[in-house]
Amino acid sequence: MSLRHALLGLLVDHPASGYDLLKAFDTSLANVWPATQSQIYGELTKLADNGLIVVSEQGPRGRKEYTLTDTGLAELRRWLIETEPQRTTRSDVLLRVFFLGVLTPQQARDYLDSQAVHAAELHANLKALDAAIEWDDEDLSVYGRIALEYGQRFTAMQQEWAEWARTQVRST
Amino acid sequence: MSLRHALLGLLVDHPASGYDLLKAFDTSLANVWPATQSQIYGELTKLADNGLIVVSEQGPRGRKEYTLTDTGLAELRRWLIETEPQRTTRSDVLLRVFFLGVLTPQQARDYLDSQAVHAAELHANLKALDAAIEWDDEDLSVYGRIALEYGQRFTAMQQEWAEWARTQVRST
DNA sequence: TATCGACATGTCAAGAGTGGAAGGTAGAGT
DNA sequence: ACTCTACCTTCCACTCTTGACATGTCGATA
Repeated sequence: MSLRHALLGLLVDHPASGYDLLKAFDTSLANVWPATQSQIYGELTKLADNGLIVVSEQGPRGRKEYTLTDTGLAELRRWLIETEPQRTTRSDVLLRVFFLGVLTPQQARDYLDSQAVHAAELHANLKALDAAIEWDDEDLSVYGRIALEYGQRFTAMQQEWAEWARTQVRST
Repeated sequence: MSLRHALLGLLVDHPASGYDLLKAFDTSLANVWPATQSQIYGELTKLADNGLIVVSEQGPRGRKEYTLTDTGLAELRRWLIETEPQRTTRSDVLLRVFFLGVLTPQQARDYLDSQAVHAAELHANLKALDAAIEWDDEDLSVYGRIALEYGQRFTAMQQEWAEWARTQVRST
């Protein structure tokens, strides 16, 4: 149900069309809350039906620009303050670790190596992104920065873990 | 679909009923791949239909014990070796960070504090679990240990990050 | 012997997420 | 004038996930 609020959140700063939001998801939110086109358009319609957003402008090519309403902003705040974030995470990467015993030690090590490499790549990407952005004191920057820092710490942790884990697999 | 393979993985060591597997999910796999009862029973039926598992014994109270077939084990191995883990993660906790700008700095700090506390609790739980288990050299132990280590590193990272993040929010 | 808690499975509705097809317009460049 | 690309939305079919309800049995114990 977070998709709903993610859309509201993106509409806080400025009105946007489904297409704009789709791009926003593909770029900034891709690593945190991926969403597909079908999902976004559908959810926007529902949000508009419920009065949390309104069509503020119709553009060329059937473009509909949505603007957040006061109700919508209130709902976003309510969500942030009153509801607990869902902490159920699913990790395919980690699930597989439980079953590495059915493979040979070499195959298990290969798997862990591959995870280490992948984490290293992600980490490098995020680091480059961090360096490329000019951070100022705007709210968006502060919180964007905090989120990016999370990503960097997370990928670093994953890499270190995978490299350590590799050494734990007996070398038979 | 990882649930399918999670079930196959759990059946490697010994036959089990839906009920047994449900408990296994609630305990060991809960943090990695949560699943509900409806999902598990449904999936077991499908797996049996496809010959990846068979009903090896019928017990009291309609209990059906499933055993992994050779086909099932082969499929598990194929999944581990040939398919890439899906890395799309959704984090409600992090999503909210992007939108903390609509709250007051105090509210934002409260949110981050609360995440730090929560991470600390999880970390303490995992540490206690680690201490309570007698680890030996069995495969299951080795990989269980590796997974648990991931959890400990992850929660520690989250706590440190949230505490750091808290200091980044301007104190207006 | 009655009953209660743990054991055990099945089903259903609704929501969330995936992937793709289909349909169409505006504008920029050749 | 033409075509191509980017823009923009809607709809559909499917799978996955959640939560709840329904149904019943075994075994211990009061």
